[in-house]
Amino acid sequence: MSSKKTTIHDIAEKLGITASTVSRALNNNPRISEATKKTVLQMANDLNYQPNNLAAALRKGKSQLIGIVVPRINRSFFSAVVRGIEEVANTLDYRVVVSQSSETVENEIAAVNALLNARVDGIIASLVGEKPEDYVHYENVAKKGVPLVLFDRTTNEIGTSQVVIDDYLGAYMATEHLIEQGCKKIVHFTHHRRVNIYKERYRGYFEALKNYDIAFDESLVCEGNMQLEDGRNAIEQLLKAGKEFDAVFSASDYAVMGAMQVLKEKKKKIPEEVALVGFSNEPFTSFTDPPLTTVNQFPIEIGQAAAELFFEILNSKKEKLIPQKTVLQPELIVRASSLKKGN
Amino acid sequence: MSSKKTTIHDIAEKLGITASTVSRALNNNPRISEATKKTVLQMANDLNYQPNNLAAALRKGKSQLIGIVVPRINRSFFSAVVRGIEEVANTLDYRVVVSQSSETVENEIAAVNALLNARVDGIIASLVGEKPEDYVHYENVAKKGVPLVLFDRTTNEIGTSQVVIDDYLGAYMATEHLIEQGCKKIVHFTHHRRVNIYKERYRGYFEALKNYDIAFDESLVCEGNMQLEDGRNAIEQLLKAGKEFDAVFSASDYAVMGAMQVLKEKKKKIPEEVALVGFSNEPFTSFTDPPLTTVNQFPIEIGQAAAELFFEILNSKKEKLIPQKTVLQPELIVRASSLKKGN
DNA sequence: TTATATTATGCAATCGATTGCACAAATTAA
DNA sequence: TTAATTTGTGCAATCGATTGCATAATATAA
Repeated sequence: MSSKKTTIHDIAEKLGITASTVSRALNNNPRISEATKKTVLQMANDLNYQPNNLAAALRKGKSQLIGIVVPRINRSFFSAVVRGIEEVANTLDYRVVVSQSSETVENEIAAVNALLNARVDGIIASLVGEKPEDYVHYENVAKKGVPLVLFDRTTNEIGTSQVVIDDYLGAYMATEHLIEQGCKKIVHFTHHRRVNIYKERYRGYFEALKNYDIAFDESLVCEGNMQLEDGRNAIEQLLKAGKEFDAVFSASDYAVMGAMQVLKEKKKKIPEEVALVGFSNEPFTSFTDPPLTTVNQFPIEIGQAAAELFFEILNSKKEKLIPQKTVLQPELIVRASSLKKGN
Repeated sequence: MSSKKTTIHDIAEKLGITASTVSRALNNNPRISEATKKTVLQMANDLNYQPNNLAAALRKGKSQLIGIVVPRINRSFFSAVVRGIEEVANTLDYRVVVSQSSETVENEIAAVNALLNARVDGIIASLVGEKPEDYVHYENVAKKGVPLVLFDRTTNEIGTSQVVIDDYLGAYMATEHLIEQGCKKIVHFTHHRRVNIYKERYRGYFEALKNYDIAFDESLVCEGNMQLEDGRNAIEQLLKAGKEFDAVFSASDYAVMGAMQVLKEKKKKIPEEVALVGFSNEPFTSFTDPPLTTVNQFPIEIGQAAAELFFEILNSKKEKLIPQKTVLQPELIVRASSLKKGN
């Protein structure tokens, strides 16, 4: 059954030529005559030859593999980014090796190390850590000269290329939209940890209020872990405290879903009494009742952009390449949860 | 900056020993003295040694890579399966290389070929094709002695191990549940193509009706592509035709969402007038209004089971291993869309 | 016709780690 | 004290493809 795998040497022997010639013929080297190429190709086919990339990779020092590290692959945002990366990689004959950090720095370090052992030609990742000491392994990657591109959760501390969306703009558009709908007391859900992306969204919210001369009320800003339960708790507390508000702009779709649930339980009308806007365009947002206004982050495009930056680095001969930062424009998707009838 | 990468030869030279000894020391070979191991480990650390798996893989004929082929990675079911596989693979020091077939046989063939070139130690895949001629590339994989495990969309035509859920049982439970809620005229949404999984779900529906002595009405079976629009169309047509029905069991969560939308537009009460049950436990099903009763396929567990079967094949010395089939039990998740108040 | 350039192929080293076999040194048995 | 083991390392081939350099064969220029 499983006869020994055929190699270029087998092909060479059958044809009475050397492996070098076979190798060159298969790689379409111009120094090989068309006639030879043809016979080699034919014989390769006849012998059911399957190239061994490991050998080529070892010799060339290039594995044609891209390592990807994400917190978890089964989160819609990340899986979509991976899809984007894979699509681009594919067209350039690259494969992607996917690792999950599961939100712990420890796993992340192990994953990066394993990818380096596998001799990936570079890494595309979204950070889990927040503190500088959580970046050292990535700093080492960059220092070793291994191409590194960060996306979404990035940092400027490591001098490496990044792909992000303009979180500030997305938040600004969302808040502005609520204001245009006539909302004046807008609650904001943000993350209790001061991560870039949430800071930026908070800033967008803040600036929009300011530009429209709406008083900023700190008691309307709720910090939490951005999960459904956090949204529920936040709204329940606001209601219990008798706080008045006519809208919620949440930095997460999950948290705002919690708000929606509580508001519906309390028979508040959405959007008439409270308008809702989330962030991320999670797949479920179009299926809620009412459908949820949210901000599209274009995850597939993020992946594509990351891959493109990656190959730019890879193909640059220069030792020191100036790190690039691709900033994608988010899009406000307006749905019924925030669209007042009158408008 | 990027000094030449250190190899075991560098370590050997520094220590005045040979690379063989270093290799054995690093692999914790019992024939190497503890003292030597210690100094080697120390020196490896000092020189910032990073093992090169490519070289080891080439020599050993094992890459420590598993190839995965899925229609699209950014579909919740598939990304969860990948997560399950990755988790198990990780603990055994394996990495996963993910490829997408994007639902075309052509891409699938290219993906499989690329994975074989990359010398993955085996492949875990979900098929896109339905016709036997669409399997040939996988048959070749199996024939070459490369471990192959199929999941979800599988076939018995290739003598290879598989992981599936008991679709029949899932559908039976769903239908039975509706009957227990007092439903007598149950619509069924199924796929227009006669793929295994949909056939089985149809059968579960059919048998449940039969066992409860409920007349089977073929006009209540709607074929389509299982997307939201198909569900909308199906329900609209049934209503237009004046068909009576008190429940919908859909083989897809998306299609039943379409039904929910139309029913709500027509002011039908869910579940009082029409109870709804979907299939797959898509993440959005818990966020709909009312939340959707559905069948959990345990995708992460499918991935884990597939990985376990994979390693079983890999570690079996026997030339011919009898293909195994792991069948997971689905779970009916009852939510408000089908739960009548009275019960 | 001879010198030069061009074309097509071969030679042999190389990428980095692994491993069967050989062998010296240390230990134990006789 | 000598023979038989055991222990710890070294030697060198190997995995399969690539590639700089040489070289033979052919074509072109002088």
